[in-house]
Amino acid sequence: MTPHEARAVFERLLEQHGPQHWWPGDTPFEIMVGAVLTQNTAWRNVERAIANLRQAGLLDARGIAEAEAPRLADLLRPSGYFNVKADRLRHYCNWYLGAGGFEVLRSWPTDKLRHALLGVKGVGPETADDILLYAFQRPVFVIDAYTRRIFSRLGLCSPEAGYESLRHAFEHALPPDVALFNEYHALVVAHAKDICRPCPRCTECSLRRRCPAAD
DNA sequence: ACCCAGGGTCATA
DNA sequence: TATGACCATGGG
Repeated sequence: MTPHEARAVFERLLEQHGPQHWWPGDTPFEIMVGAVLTQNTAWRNVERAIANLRQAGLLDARGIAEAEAPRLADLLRPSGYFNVKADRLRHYCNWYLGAGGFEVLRSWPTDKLRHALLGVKGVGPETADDILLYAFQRPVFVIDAYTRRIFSRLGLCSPEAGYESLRHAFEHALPPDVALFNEYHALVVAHAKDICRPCPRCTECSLRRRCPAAD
């Protein structure tokens, strides 16, 4: 992917969808919670779970870390995978508090912070990069299934491209600009939801993607 | 009834 | 390293 291609797609997306004003969330901590809860989940349902946490007075690291597991899971119910996510949020908050909270973590270099985030159970590459970009304001380009879908259909990457290789492709093609990376990922999501829909499942071969014979 | 949604972990080969 | 099973609610 050339710098020109990366920039041209961004301009097209911005023109088509307009600024997205991400991340939806009031504080860095709320953004982190949202990043975990939105794993494989519609944002609408995440909002309900966050509203539950707020109403229960548990929208802070100590509250979540100290909450009883069944109670926390029940508050998270609308976001799906509620037992798993209760566990993940608790792990995350224990790490967050143990590290010294936002004021301490904010001073860490990006590499160290990313490595530490990936060490938290339940935080994979995309969640870590959401947190780095949107909560810590680091110039890390977030990749997701939508990025791969859109850019492979444009012929700008392989449909099988791995997370890190795609991330590096964008980070080498674009300047390390937090505002740019913020808007870019948000526009990718907007475009995927609106226009770039998933391939229908092939009824002949039952692949979860368009099979080669379909084209 | 089915697929999809702003993924990640774990067991298995 | 690379698949597959699993997690689970809500909307189209």
